[in-house]
Amino acid sequence: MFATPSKRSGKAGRYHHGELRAALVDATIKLIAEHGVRGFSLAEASRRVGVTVAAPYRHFADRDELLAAVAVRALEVFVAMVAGDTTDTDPPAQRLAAMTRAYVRFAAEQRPLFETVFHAGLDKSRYPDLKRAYEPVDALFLSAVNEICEGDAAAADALAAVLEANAHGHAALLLDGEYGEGSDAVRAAADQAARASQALIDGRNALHG
Amino acid sequence: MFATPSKRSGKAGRYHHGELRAALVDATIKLIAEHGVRGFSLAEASRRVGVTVAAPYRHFADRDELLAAVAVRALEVFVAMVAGDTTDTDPPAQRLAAMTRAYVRFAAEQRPLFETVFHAGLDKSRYPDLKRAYEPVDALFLSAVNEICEGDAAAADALAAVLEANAHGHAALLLDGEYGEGSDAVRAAADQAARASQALIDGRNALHG
DNA sequence: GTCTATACCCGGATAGAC
DNA sequence: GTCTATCCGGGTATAGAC
Repeated sequence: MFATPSKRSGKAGRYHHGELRAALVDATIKLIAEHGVRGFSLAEASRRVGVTVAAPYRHFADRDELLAAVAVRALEVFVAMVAGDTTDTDPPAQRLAAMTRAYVRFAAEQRPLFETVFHAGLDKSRYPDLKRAYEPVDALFLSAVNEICEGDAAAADALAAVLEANAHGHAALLLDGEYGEGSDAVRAAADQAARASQALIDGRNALHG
Repeated sequence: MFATPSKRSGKAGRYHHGELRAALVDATIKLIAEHGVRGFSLAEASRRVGVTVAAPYRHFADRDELLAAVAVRALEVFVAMVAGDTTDTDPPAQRLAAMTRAYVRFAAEQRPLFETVFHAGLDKSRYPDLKRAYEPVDALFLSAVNEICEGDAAAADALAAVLEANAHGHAALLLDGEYGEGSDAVRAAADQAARASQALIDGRNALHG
């Protein structure tokens, strides 16, 4: 249509060769940040990177496979954030509160990543990498909880599960706007979630059914 | 294309006149049940009902307005379910456990409705009906919690908020497959959420920040 | 490993007839 | 209040050239 259509046409056409896979993952993250998971399309990601819509199919079987790759990277960031805020010397309850806070903050500060993991509707049985990438989260909670429920593995499992559900619930409702918008809302939700984690620890005797 | 294309062509073409709005809401719910919120389209809903794609625009300004109508109906069912499982004579902690259970069961048994409310990405400022339709949920939790935190309104607000987040977290993780699939998973998630609500009540002293 | 080109299907939305 | 017809845009995916 146009004369000499450069392969670098478009503002973001800085991609050259050899890293298309990674470049697509990056572009997808930005795309989801702007238009949400629903608004993502393989076609637009291709345009952003500066390749044609056919190129991605050398690296991903289909659209969902790219989304799954994004979700795996998202979980790496998630795990780093949940793990990073704590030091092993802190008492376990304090570490769990910090992890809960980090969980909620991740949802707010990395909303596109959070949504890709939890709202993209990816078939987990099709992407076992996804399940594996989530396991460290369980492990982190369990490790701290085990110091509280010494010896009682069943009690530890139960407590860890409700602590994760507590963090997740606060994160989800925060993104849904239940706590308002802005950084005040994030702080409020994170604080409340952290306090709730302490309440769950204190009241953990009620978890035995 | 075909001779005498009846206005009732198609398997589901039982719609006649005068209730297109309601018929579209019904069809949308079924559609979301089959293809998820993401897979919904106004066009297919129209086909199901047996009208052309133009007809809905007499009743809804656009696609999102139909989704919002579905969400409002969903919240009515939600409220009925959360309220319905309790009797006022039960002690408040028991009612809160039942409400929590109902919250989780609603997510599982009415998954399309739950997803429409929480995952459709509707702009709540554009649909004030949505916010209003959710208020009874808060009111139900608060009413039971007030019997526990007699007099202390701030404590009641905090406890109600974490109880709702607890229920929501379990519901969301259940739909995400964290508790497995099937009715066993639903029961497990609901039981765990109910026990966690008791733990939160027992440990509520930690909620004061 | 990427491009060109294309086939194919779908959705949202509107104008104008009835 | 619904239909017919249509415009317009967009996405997925593939074949074949380079």
